[in-house]
Amino acid sequence: MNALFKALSDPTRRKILQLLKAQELTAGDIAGHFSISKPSISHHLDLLKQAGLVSVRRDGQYLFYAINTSLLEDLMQWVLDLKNEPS
Amino acid sequence: MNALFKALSDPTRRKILQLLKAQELTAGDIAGHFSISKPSISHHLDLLKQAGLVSVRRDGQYLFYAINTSLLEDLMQWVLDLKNEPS
DNA sequence: TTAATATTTAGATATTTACCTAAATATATA
DNA sequence: TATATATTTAGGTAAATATCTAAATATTAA
Repeated sequence: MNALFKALSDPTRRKILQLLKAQELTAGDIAGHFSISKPSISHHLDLLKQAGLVSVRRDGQYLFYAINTSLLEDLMQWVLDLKNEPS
Repeated sequence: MNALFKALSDPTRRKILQLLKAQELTAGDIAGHFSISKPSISHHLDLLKQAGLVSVRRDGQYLFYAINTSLLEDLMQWVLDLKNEPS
């Protein structure tokens, strides 16, 4: 749970997730949406991956990143519990 | 939204919110649940307050902290939106 | 009004985080 | 195989964060 919250605590990483909401993207595509270096984006992607929020698959030279929403269920549950509304 | 995620990114602050879920507590009561100094807890409480996640009221020498769950609605909405399930 | 209690603010330090450039790795193509 | 493209890894720096102790503030009670 800590890795999840840490991953979501950075605005760049949250924006990456928003981008991946629509479709999977290559690391380069993702980097193209930001004004920071590719290695920095790569680092953010790694943190998202470690947190379980994204998955990766290689297709040739490209690495495609996709959002993994299953952990968001846990987050929803955490929030509901805090609101004293366990589902 | 950033202050909210930043506030939730620390395990101590998340635990404070869990404590406040049941009832409001004084700063000292809260500090009693942790092995870190009172000034550190005070700092965490300040961040939670700035994020809008807790409110404070003074009663004599005591400062009572209470959870404010209204922002958790925004968080829920953010998660639902990321899951492509806008309510 | 002096002393005690509750808590925060200030200032310093150690750790973590975000970022950069340069180098390395993996794959594709000429 | 040699070169180009896509991406990560490594190494370093600057800024942000978490923590501490000491001092300040607010309130209560003797």
